[in-house]
Amino acid sequence: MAAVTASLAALRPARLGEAFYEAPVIRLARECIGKVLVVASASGVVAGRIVETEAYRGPNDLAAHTAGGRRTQRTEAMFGPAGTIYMFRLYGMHWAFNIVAGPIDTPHAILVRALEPVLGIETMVKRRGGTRLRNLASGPGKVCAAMGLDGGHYGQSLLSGNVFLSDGPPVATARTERINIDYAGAWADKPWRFVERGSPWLSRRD
DNA sequence: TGAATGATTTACT
DNA sequence: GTAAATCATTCAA
Repeated sequence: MAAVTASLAALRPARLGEAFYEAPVIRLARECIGKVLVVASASGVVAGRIVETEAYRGPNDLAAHTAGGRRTQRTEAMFGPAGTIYMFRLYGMHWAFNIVAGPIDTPHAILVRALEPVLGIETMVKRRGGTRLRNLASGPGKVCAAMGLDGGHYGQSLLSGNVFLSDGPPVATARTERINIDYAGAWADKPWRFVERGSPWLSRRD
């Protein structure tokens, strides 16, 4: 762990604070594009620029796990304060990483769907079992596998601890409909997916 | 108590 | 392009 601390000191990352996460969820989803997600663990520090996000705005949004205000053991973290981490399992085999937005008891969250690798790329490749860089973190399940994020991070805060966002230069963004939420009917038409314009690191090409 | 189902990835044709 | 892997959560009964 001493090595991890040394790496973090060398990186000198500026952790984004409470104010950043207090923006409304749709705006926050856009502002997360270009920010750097940093994860420190016993196996080192890894970091990646966020290039793709989706906003989920329960309880009205039928695509959200908190649709209808559904509050269960699984969704509890989404009701926490802005900056809380919400992890959930996809298809019984992958993890997804989400940033909780909105005040306490407002179940909004942002799904991080793709990253541009920045730091600790060797570690990420090893965790992914080897793959082309383009496929390293180009999807929500791949992001978690590469960054070492799993259920152990559920409910943690980005305001303290080993997972946080760091600022980055502004980038040009674009917005599209969200992916794979056909079950949500009309809500699937909402343009609540944000990407860095022209990025080669997305889960889908433009 | 049981059946249906994903905010996906990968391999294969 | 299609299909399999794989399981906690959810809801109905």
